[in-house]
Amino acid sequence: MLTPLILRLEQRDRLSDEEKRVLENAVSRVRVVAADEDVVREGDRPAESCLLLEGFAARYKILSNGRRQITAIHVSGDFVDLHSFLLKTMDHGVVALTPCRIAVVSHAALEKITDEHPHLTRLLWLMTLIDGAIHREWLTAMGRLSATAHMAHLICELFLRLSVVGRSEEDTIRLPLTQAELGDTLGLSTVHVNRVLQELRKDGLIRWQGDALTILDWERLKQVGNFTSTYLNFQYEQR
Amino acid sequence: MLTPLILRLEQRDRLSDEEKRVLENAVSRVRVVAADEDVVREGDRPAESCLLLEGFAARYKILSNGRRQITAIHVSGDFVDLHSFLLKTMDHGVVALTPCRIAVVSHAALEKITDEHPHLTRLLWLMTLIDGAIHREWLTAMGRLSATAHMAHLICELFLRLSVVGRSEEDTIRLPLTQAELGDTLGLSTVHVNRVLQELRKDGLIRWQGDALTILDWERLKQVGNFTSTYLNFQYEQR
DNA sequence: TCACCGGCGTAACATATGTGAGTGCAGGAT
DNA sequence: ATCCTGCACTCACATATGTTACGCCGGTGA
Repeated sequence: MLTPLILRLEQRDRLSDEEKRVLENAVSRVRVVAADEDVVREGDRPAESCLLLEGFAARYKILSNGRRQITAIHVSGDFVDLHSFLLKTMDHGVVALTPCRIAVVSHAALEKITDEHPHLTRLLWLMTLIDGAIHREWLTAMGRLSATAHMAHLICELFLRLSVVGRSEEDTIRLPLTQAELGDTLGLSTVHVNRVLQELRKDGLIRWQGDALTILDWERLKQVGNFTSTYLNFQYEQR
Repeated sequence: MLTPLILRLEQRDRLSDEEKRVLENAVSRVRVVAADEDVVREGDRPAESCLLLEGFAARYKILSNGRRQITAIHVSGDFVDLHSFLLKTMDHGVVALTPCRIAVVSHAALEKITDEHPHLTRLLWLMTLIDGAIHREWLTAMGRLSATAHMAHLICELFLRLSVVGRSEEDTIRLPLTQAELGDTLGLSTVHVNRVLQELRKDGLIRWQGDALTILDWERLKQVGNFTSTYLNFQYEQR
C-alpha cells in the first residue's frame, strides 16, 4: 500500500524488509478526503499524521486580511503533516486540492519507531528535512525571481517530483491546480498568473490544457526558472 | 558551554542530566569565524554540523544573476546546519554576519545519538522542524504581506527569538544587520528597505540607532506585521 | 592628517505586479 | 432545456517596489 512512500525512500537509501514491514504496520487506517476539504486545520493537535497516497494537497496559512498563502504542494508519497508528531499543534492547515486517499499513522506508532528503529527514524527525519529544503528554495524564488521565472521554477519542480513517483508520461503531467491556487502558491494575483502563463505558452515553453501540462522545452524552461534539482535531494546515500 | 542550546531545548521539553552530558560530549571543538566569512559553502559535504554559540549567521542562496536571498537568520543556540547530517550535500551557504563562536559536532557523534538516545533525537529533529516552521512563516510573509508589514514581522520574530536566549534588555536588542542584508532577507531592494524603516520610525513603532533596535510600541508593531508567535513553538510539551 | 570605503539616506524616474470590472465558456444542478 | 457557477481570460488603470544616481557621515588604514 505504501508504494509511493517506499519508492521515495528507496531512492535515497536502502530500506530493509523489516523496515518496510514496520512502516506498513504503522498505518492504522485509510482516510478519503474530498476536494477542497481540510485534511488538518490550523490549531489542531492531531494524534496522528497523514501520508498522502493519492491526490494533491496543499499546506496553507490564512492571514487576518483573508489572504491565503500556500507554503507547500504535496503529491503521492508525501507525509503532509509528519511534523505534527513533534510540533504538536498545527500552525497551518492542509487542504485537499483534489480527492485524496490518505494513510493515517498514529503518533504513538511514530514514537515506537523512533524508539526502536534509528535508521528508519533518520529516513523519516530526512523527509521533513527535504520539505525544509523545498521551503528554502521557494523562499529564494519568491524573493529574487520575477513572476515568470518563479512560475517556470514551480513547474520544473512539480514535474520532477511527480516523475519520481511515476506520475508523468513522456513530457506531460496531470496538474489539477486552478490559477487562483497557483497565485496563492506564488504570492501573485490571479490576473498576473494568467499573464505569466500566456507568456510561457507564447514562448513555446509549455502547453497547459485542462489539467494536462506538457513541457515543450525542458532546457529553456529550466533556464528561465533558474532551476537545478539538487535541493530535491534525489541522491542515494547512506544515512 | 552549550547553555544557549540547552536553554532552547529545556523551554520545549525536559532534558535529563545524561542527555545534557551526551550533548556536551558531542562537541568536538570550538571554531571562530570572522564576520563575512562562510561557515559552510554551498556544495560542501560537511562531516560535522555547526552550533552557533555566539554571534549572528545567515543561510543564503546565490542565483545565477548574482542576487542573494537569505533564507534564515541564526542566533545563539541555533544549529545552523544540523540538516547536513542527513541531507549530506549543502544546497546553500551559511555566512557569519558578525564574528561567530561555533561548537562543532561531528556527524558520527550525531549518528551515535540517534542510535542510542531516541528522546534526544526527537528534540534535535524538533529543532529542524522549527526551522521549517519559520520558513513557512517567512514564505507567507513574503507572498502576502506588504514590504512594511514584512519588515515589522521580521523584527517581532527576531526580538522574541533573541529574548528567549537572554539577548534582550528591556525593549531593545542588538541587531547588527545592514540594510542590504535586510533586503536580501526580505527580498527587497536596499532603497526600499530604507523607505520602510523610515516609515516604521515615523509611526513611532521602533527606534534603530547603530545596532540597537528598540521596540517602542509592541502591540502596534505586532499588528502591522500580522505577527503571532505560535509558529516559533515556544510551548513546553512531552515529545 | 588625509583619503577611502561602507553604510545610511534621498530624489526622480521606470516598471512589475495588483485591482476592479467584465466577457465567455463548459459542466453540473434543477 | 435552462440556469448557475466556477474558471480562464482580458482590459484599463493604480500603485508598490526597483533602479540609478548622488550626497553625507564616521571609521579605518596609510
